[in-house]
Amino acid sequence: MVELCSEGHALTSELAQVLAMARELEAHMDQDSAAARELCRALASSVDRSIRLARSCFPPELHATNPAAGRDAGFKKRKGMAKVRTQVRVTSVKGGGALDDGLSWRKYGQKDILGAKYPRSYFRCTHRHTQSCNATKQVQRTDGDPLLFDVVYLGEHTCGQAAAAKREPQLAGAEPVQLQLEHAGWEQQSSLLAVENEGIHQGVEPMPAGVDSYFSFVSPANSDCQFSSGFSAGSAGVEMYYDYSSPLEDFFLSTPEFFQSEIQNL
DNA sequence: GGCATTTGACCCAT
DNA sequence: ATGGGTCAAATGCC
Repeated sequence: MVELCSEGHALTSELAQVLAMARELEAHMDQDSAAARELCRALASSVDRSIRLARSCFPPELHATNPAAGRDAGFKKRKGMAKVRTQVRVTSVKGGGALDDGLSWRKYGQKDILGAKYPRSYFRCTHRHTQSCNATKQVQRTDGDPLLFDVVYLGEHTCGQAAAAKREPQLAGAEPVQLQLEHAGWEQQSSLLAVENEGIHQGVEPMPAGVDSYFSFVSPANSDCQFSSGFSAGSAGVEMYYDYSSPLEDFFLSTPEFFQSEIQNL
């Protein structure tokens, strides 16, 4: 019997869901095109999650058949490269302005990315030199929706503003005014994305019907927590993926009963 | 003048 | 050789 990591359970669930939706889609063929379209969308979303889960389940070396996989997963090693990588997908409800996450960043580069419609911008902490803060972030518009941004935080804030940001009820990268969770009529300001003063805050809440039934959590970008998983609020909205090196056990064990059964049933 | 942004060049991993 | 990440000079803004 092969032991699956929790992402493995989620992955098998995703694939089972894909199968179920495919069968349902087949049944809808030539009957209800609107329902079929909706199922196609759900299928695409589920496949996308499955791919991400598969990547998080297997160590980078197992991706060797795909040279790009290591880079995609943020494991590309470079001299001085930060270890902690946090990816956040955010919606700019202000319509494309610079994403303000409460921390001060200085842009140091912009690059056209192969196959991407929009260039990627590179930011580093303003206090890089004065306080030796090595935190960086990369911001890129998603191809599909110009109001959606993929933000990748690399490294930890060691400057003074990190502590200040920690005291604020917001996640680095998820400034409440500008960010919004949105999915099928469910809109919620990102109060869900709260960070407690100390340690990890797990934003584990049941989601409304129709929203992906994953657990959600938030971790401060500069915390020492080490786990790996993700949460998705649909194809639009906020997705967060944390790539860390240690097991999920602590997180899983402290997950409320509702979600434990939910996850185990996956 | 000081600081931030832009952008071409360079470095490094693959 | 190529693509992605960073550097640093030039430029702009306050």
